[in-house]
Amino acid sequence: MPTITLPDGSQRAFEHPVTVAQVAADIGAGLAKAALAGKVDGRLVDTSHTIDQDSELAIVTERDEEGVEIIRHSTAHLLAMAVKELFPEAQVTIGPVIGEGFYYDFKYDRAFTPDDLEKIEKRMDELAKEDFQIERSVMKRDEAVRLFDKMGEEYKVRILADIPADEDLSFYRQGDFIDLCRGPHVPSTGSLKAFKLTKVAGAYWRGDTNNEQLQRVYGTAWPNKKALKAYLHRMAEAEKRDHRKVGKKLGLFHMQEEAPGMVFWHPKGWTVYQAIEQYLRKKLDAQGYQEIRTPQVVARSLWEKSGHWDKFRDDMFTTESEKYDFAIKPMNCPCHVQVYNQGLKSYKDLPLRLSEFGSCHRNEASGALHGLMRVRGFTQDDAHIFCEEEQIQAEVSRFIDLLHDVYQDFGFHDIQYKLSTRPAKRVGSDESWDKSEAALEEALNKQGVDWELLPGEGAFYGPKIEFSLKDCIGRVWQCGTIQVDFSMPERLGAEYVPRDQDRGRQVPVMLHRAVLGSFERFIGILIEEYEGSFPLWLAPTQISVLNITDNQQETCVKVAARLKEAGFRVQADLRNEKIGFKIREHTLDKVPYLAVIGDKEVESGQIVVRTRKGEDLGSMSVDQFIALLTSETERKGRNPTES
RNA sequence: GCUGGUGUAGCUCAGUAGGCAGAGCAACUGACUUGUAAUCAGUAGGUCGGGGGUUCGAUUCCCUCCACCAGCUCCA
Repeated sequence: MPTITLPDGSQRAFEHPVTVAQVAADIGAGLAKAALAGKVDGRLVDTSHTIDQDSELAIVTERDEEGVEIIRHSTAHLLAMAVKELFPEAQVTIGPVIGEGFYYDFKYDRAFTPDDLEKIEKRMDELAKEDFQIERSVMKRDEAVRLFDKMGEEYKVRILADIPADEDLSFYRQGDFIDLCRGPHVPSTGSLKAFKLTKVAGAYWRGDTNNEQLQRVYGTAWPNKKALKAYLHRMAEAEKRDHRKVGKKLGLFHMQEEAPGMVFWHPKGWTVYQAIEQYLRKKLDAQGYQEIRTPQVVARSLWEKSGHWDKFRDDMFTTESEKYDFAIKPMNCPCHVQVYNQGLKSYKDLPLRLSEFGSCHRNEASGALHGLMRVRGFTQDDAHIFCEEEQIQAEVSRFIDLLHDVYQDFGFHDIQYKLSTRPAKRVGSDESWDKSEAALEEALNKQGVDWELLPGEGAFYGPKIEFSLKDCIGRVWQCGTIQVDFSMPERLGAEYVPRDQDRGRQVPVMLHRAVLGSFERFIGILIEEYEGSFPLWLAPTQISVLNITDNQQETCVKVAARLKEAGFRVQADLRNEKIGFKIREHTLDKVPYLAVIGDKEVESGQIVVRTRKGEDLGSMSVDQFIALLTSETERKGRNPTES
């Protein structure tokens, strides 16, 4: 005789066990129609689920995030059903929900074409309209293996083989299509009203390159057509922010065939780059880092000692001279240890923080390259902190503070934090891993941020924290990082004399850390974040001074010179063009401020200021303008209210 | 690296069922001296990504390589 407690605290008593759907109907006809699933004592279930004891129940509808996820999941099944009808030889594998959509992987002897996709989508539409009931059933594993084996679904059989034999498994049937699935699903395919297949791609079975490649079909699904349309519009808008497009339009940089994965920085892009580098140099100096510079081309012997030659030889650019092999450095750390090793260090020198804007080259797989985000030649804002084990946590905390400070100056707030812990193959004692994982975790917790744990994802030499940002279409890119390293200092012979001399020389712990990661990637993200409208402190050109006619040339040149003297990046546009034309050009060029000078301004000694957003700030003196520019520059990417 | 797609003027893109390669913007020249998002007219611009093949003839068809795009894998 279950009593059901609803989210608003109200209770309903039933004489007999009831299904979620029945409870929904008992509450109201509208809700009964809208019900996609139920949440019983926090567990998601189908609307057909029977409740036989006192429970808390929430009816899940398309208005819940969970409801939308269920729609996406059921749409993935609908996709598989359509594919099995149109291409009976195709085998189903897995079809999970991702981000704002879903995908389903199929084994098929050829790739699906864009035409196929259209056909599949059309069939999905028809199947949805037929409104098949989606029915859940339970089977023992061995029974399920027999069923799928008979159906010729090898991959499902393989998935089943990994599940303990005595476990009950749930299956969902809609029409003739049946799939192994945890569920829950919408009650019938009629609930799937707005979806679109977006792309096909190859994907490896179980994500392993040694396995066969499957056909992955991606799609997106929404509760209604309006939401779907809004999503597609949002994606189209987001693509306009693509740093490759914006970078070309604004003339920031280019890349070309002869140097794949390498950047040609143009004057304007390099101005942004330099503004960032100089800013960061000051920040690092204030934090007690000492900047160094190490060689780009280093003999094989050092990479053998560091272990990179063994592990990453194929990913390094190598060269040879007078019978010696060299590698163009893929990272800076071995060189930094060489600097550390010059002169005997004592515990009093620790923590020792060596930084370098280090130019690195990695021979990334051609398919991995992606604009500025994934390149072969890049510069890291790299530094290595040599310290004692007890100092790890303080250094990590200090680093995260610095990273937050910097990210705020750039206007980034949406940061993803990930902590990766010990992998199966690793160096260093368990005790050291215990301590340093705890230190990283503690540092994250102290910041009060949400972070994700990635067990086993750490490097072989130590655990790490990654700080990631999103690009315009939501792809996540790792930027900052801090990694503990128990291995390299020892391999490369770093040591120090501890306070207690009797212990003999000790090996310091090394922390690898980067705030931006690579300048290239960070600037790529920055371009997308601002759609090329850099905040004043970063804008390649900060002010354009525009004359109305030739009469004001001289004044314009003088005003531009004064602004330049005050430390701003100015250009005077004295071309014989209409003012509207010039304003359009400089606005499209995303110059933050336009100073216009006509006869009236020459006479009054003032300028008229307009922003790239089209705001008219009216006339003011050059001094007033400089004051305005100065305060905005100092604020950097922070809102006026942020400290 | 793998799967699929794409590559035409500086940029954005048309086009050729195999027969002299097109537009807009930009560039250049000239006129216009202009008050807040495009003044007008003219000129020039191409080995149709590279190489090979089929053909009387290839930008178009075939092969191959390269680069780029999406995803997968990888990311010290």
